[in-house]
Amino acid sequence: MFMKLSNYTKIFKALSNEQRLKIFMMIYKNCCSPEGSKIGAEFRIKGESCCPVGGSLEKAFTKICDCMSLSRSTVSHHFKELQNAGLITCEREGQVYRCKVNTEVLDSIKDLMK
Amino acid sequence: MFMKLSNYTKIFKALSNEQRLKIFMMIYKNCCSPEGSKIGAEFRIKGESCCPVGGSLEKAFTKICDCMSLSRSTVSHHFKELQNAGLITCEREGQVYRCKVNTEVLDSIKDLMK
DNA sequence: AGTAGTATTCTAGAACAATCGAACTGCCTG
DNA sequence: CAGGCAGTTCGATTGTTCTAGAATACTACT
Repeated sequence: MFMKLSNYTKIFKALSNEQRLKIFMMIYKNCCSPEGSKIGAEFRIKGESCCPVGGSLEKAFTKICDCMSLSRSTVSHHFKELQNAGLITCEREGQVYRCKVNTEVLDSIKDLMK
Repeated sequence: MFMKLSNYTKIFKALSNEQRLKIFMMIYKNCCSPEGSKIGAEFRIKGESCCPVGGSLEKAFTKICDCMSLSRSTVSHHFKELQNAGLITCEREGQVYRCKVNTEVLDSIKDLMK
C-alpha cells in the first residue's frame, strides 16, 4: 500500500502550485460528484459553460485559461504534471477530453498521514 | 475547517522535497507513537542513538545530517520550512529540542481529499 | 485537400529553491 | 569566563519550476 518516498514527493510537488491545485480541484470535485465519479470529468471542446463544479467542464483549455489567466501551453504543462504524478488520468475521444482523479493515490496519501 | 488554497500549496510545497519529507516522517512517526504523541519528539543534544522510529531523536541536527548527508544549515532550513507551513512546531529547552507534528493540518489535508 | 479550432512540444527568461561554507549567536560545562 | 557544541543567518552557486510565445500536430468539418 505504501509507495516509495519519491512518489509521494512527486504528488506533493504536483499539488504545490496554486494554479495546478485549482485545476486538480476542479477535476476532483467534478469526477467525485455522484454522477461524475462514474464518467470522469468531461472537458468538451465545443460548448459554452466555464469551469463549473458538479457538471462537466466545457472547452477545457481555452476556458480554463480564461478563468485562470494562463496560456494554453502552461495549462497543458500543468495537466501533464498532474498526470505524471499519477493524480489524474486523461484521455481524448474526438472532441471530448475526459479526466479522472486517481483516488488510489489520494488514499495512499491519507494512509501516509494516518 | 477549510483553509485558503494558498495554505494548502504551502503545505504541499513543504512536503514536496524528499529530504524534508524524510525529516517530517521521522518527527511524525515519533510523536504519533503512543507515548510520543504526548510529549512530542525530543531531539536531545547529548546522546548516541540515531534517527530511530518510536523513541526520541538524539543529537538532532548533527545526527540527521549524518543520516542524510546534508549540512546543518540545510537541515535548519528544512526545519524552518516545515514550521512555516504549520506542519510542525519546535521549541528549545536548554539542550532539548522538542518537535511536534500539528495534526490539525494533516486533518485538513485529509478533508480536502475527502 | 484546406481551414479552423484545439492541444502539445520546444525554447528561453524570470523567479524560486536547495545546498553549502563561513561567520554568528546561545547555552552549557568545566 | 573560555571553549566547545548546537543551531541560525547570510551570501553564493547551482539546479528546478513557472510561464509565455512560436512552431507543430491532431481533429473535425466543409
